Amino acid sequence: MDYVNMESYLKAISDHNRMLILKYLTKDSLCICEFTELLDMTQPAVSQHMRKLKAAELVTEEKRGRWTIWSLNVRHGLYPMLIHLLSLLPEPEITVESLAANGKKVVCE
Amino acid sequence: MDYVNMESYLKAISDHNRMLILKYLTKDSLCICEFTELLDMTQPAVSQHMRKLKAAELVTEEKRGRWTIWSLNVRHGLYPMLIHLLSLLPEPEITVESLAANGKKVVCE
DNA sequence: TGTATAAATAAGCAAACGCTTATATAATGA
DNA sequence: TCATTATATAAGCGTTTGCTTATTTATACA
Repeated sequence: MDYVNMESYLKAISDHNRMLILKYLTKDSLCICEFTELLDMTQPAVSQHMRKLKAAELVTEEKRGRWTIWSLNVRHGLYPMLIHLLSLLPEPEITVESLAANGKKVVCE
Repeated sequence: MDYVNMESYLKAISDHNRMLILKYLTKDSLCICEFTELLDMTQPAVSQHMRKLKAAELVTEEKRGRWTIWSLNVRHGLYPMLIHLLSLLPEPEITVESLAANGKKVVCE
């Protein structure tokens, strides 16, 4: 890992909304439309954050019908450190469970 | 540590020049004029980087005559993680020892 | 004193960032 | 086939970033 790679990696996680996204992903794989609810953000804004996280190889995507399911990339060399960093952050107020309660949780069969 | 604090902390280290500065500081306390040699950078550029690192409480400064000696803030809660991150980065090509060899090492008595 | 040196600060600038709105693409299902 | 839904992409905009040059402040020393 050289200085430029490390800079790219750290810049990718140096945003409070992307940290929230990563925090959610430690518990669940989620799609863009769920993040728009969880973060109260527009769809393009979430989409652009995911593109940055993907470019840094922090997340992986899997197409399922019309949804794209995003997951943490557990194979990343700095994954353990990321998990530790995220463990220092509080649980978000809006939970994935509350999504389910409102019928907003996406279930791909 | 909330999301905004973590964002500020990560943004402070998300720069390859500041990572280099921090890497040097893991071995030695140094002053601005030494960093200008080590990083081949102008004095104001280094000074502005130190201001950012200080704002994030990553470094401490001590005035000694006309020099300001900068050190890592070992009391920072994320200091152990920082050390780990820096350990993943290669040793810089220009060393503090080479400064001394060229008579550029500052010695405050 | 006056001069040299170390560092901080200010203003300016190009590039990157995080968002917006508008639009395009692709899959679903009536 | 056509409308709906999920996502991606594009263009634009205000803010931030990392540098530059110029200047100021402060200390050391002949």
